[in-house]
Amino acid sequence: MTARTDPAVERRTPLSRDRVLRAAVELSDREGIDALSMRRLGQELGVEAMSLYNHVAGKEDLLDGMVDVVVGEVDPPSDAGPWQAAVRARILSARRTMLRHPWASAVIVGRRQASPVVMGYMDSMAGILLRGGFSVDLLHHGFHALGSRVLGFSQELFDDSSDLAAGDEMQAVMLQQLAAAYPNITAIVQQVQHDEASVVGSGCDDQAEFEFALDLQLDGLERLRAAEAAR
Amino acid sequence: MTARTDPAVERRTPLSRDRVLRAAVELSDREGIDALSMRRLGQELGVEAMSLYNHVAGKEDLLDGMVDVVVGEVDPPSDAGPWQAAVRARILSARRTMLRHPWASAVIVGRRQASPVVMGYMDSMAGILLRGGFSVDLLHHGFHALGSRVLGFSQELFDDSSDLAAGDEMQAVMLQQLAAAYPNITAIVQQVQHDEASVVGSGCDDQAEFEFALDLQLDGLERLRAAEAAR
DNA sequence: AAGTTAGTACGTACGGTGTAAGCCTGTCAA
DNA sequence: TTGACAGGCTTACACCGTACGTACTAACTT
Repeated sequence: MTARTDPAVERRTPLSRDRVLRAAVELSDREGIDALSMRRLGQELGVEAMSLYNHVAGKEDLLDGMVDVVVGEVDPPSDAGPWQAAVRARILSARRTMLRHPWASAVIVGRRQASPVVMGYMDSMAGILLRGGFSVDLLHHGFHALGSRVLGFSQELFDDSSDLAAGDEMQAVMLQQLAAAYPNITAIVQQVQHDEASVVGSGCDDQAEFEFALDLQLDGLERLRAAEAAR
Repeated sequence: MTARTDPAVERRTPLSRDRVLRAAVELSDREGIDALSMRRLGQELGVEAMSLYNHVAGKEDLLDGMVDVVVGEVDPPSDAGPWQAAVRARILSARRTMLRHPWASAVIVGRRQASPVVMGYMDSMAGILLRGGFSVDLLHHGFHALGSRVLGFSQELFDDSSDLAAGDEMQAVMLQQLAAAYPNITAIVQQVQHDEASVVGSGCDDQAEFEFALDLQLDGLERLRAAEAAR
């Protein structure tokens, strides 16, 4: 069974926590988080499932480690410039990371406790705000207000990427039915489709929407910070 | 095995989609979403797991139905008053609902597509904004900015409810270690603990934080709306 | 050189999951 | 009375995470 035809040559590169985590991230990127099982991951590494338990404590620990790998990919903060620019740049870097690993946001919100790596990320982000003149109190509020946005994702309630991927006629009929049930939302859909009729790809510009929401928050926080400083 | 000692009397009240969904919600409220399996739910209803499949298409459909039940519990919108008050009241009602069903937010964000009930909820919310003078475009942006907040929950990255539930001495030691690793975040924790030294319960006031973030968003949107109207 | 020990991979097994397929029975219309 | 049928039950399957015991390997000790 084992491939040790020539033990000196066909030596299997040994497992390690790092190799396990990387393989898990790579598998999830490629086939989605649902495809990630201990057996499947072992198979991916040419190893039995139980061997993985020598390097991760269990599936929970595996997921924790994967989150750390992903969060570790986010650019470190830059200390120069006003706080808004630094926060903005870092959050947008985080967003790019999350887009590379679409499963990550769901896994992150599913963790019970933030890992040291995530805590470190948060702390450095907090540092930017404090150096930018935030009171501890406002910093605290600000973190709550930003929510998961600090990690580069916003919570979308519906997946508008593939909302209406039918033919034009079909789409018109469906739209009419939709309009009867949800007149207001249909107005949005029609507007978006009209605006981007020339642009390739249906649906709205997620990147622009993310930045809009982010800037709305940052502006609001800056206003509060300035008011606090004036007092 | 079956309890049909007297078929005319011991008749089991028949299943129905509604009864299945209600039992699922009730079980999840009581023992958490992880306790919800088809077998366990059947057991709860005095029925075999496979019998449930006569009323729900599968577990996914079950979860969809449960979301509908929960969203259906949110108060309908009030048409009176300014848009901000109406939106605020509805979102806070949604939040109360989500607090009653702690599993719901995770399930909602896990759904692939919004169900008709959720769509209806969104649509009525959109209606409030449109009647409040929003352009379709700004409405669209606003929904993205609010994110999951429209459904009454914000995405918390860490669970600060039971963060530090150890003894005082232990806590002091841990805090010191924490301070070395995460100086900025520790500042927040200490401030919160100091502020609420007299108040029962550790951690911050989640309700206040939610409202802070919500109002920050609503104020920002109102500012944009007014600017748009002036143009 | 021989013996010991620690680490790591393997194999098996257990109890859980969702659900496909077929059976059995009570209810009701013709 | 008969037939259809809806809605329950039973069995079975493929998968999951992981506890446990075994066996091989490499390094260190004597």
